[in-house]
Amino acid sequence: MNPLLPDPALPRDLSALAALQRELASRVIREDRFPDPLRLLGGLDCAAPRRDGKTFLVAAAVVLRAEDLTPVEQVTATLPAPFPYIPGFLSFRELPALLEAAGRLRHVPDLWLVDGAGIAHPRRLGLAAHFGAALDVPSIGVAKSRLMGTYQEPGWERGSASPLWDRGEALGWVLRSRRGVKPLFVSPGHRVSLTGSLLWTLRACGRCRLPEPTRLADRLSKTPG
DNA sequence: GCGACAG
DNA sequence: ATCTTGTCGC
Repeated sequence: MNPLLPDPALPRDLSALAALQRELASRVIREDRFPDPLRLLGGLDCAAPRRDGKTFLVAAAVVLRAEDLTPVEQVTATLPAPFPYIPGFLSFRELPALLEAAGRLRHVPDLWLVDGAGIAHPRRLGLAAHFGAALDVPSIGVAKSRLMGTYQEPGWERGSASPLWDRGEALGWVLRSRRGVKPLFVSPGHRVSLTGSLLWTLRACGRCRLPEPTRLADRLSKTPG
């Protein structure tokens, strides 16, 4: 492709999408509003394999028993990637595939853990928050790296966490899910509080760095069939 | 203008 | 995210 010309596959107007993000973000509920006790946990993630020079998005949705983190169901959905990754606009690229996968599940999770940011986003609407707001379901964003925000390095022990700040607002946590590993960037999505996002993410962590819902979805997205 | 930047 | 060999640790 001619590098001097704009990519026709790119969104027409990013400022319009940004405005939509602000609008949806204003509807995001930052309080715990989900069943207690929690029965089922959902996990979502996407892989982006290239076939014949074209990029596809393989979304994976999994369901686990909250009680013991036992796998209950898992499905996938593959769609053509609409446009390249653009920092701050990831949800417009991956949400369609994630919604398709989530819709194929027979079980309905009480709380979703999504690989990506929650409200710890420039316009407070990361992938997890967008997903939750779109379906009005409880969600938490569990990212493997930082999108934005400042923080102090958390302690070395499992469970050690530091607030993630932006413009004088605590939007999430930098969590050491396992002793000595690279920390996770956790933030509330929809219908989950700041403390709730931290507690439930840590509770969903088994023996690995990533919480089980996200870890299983990640593995499935990279190994469909 | 320059650097940063989920997946 | 993907590309990609060997390598360190439980």
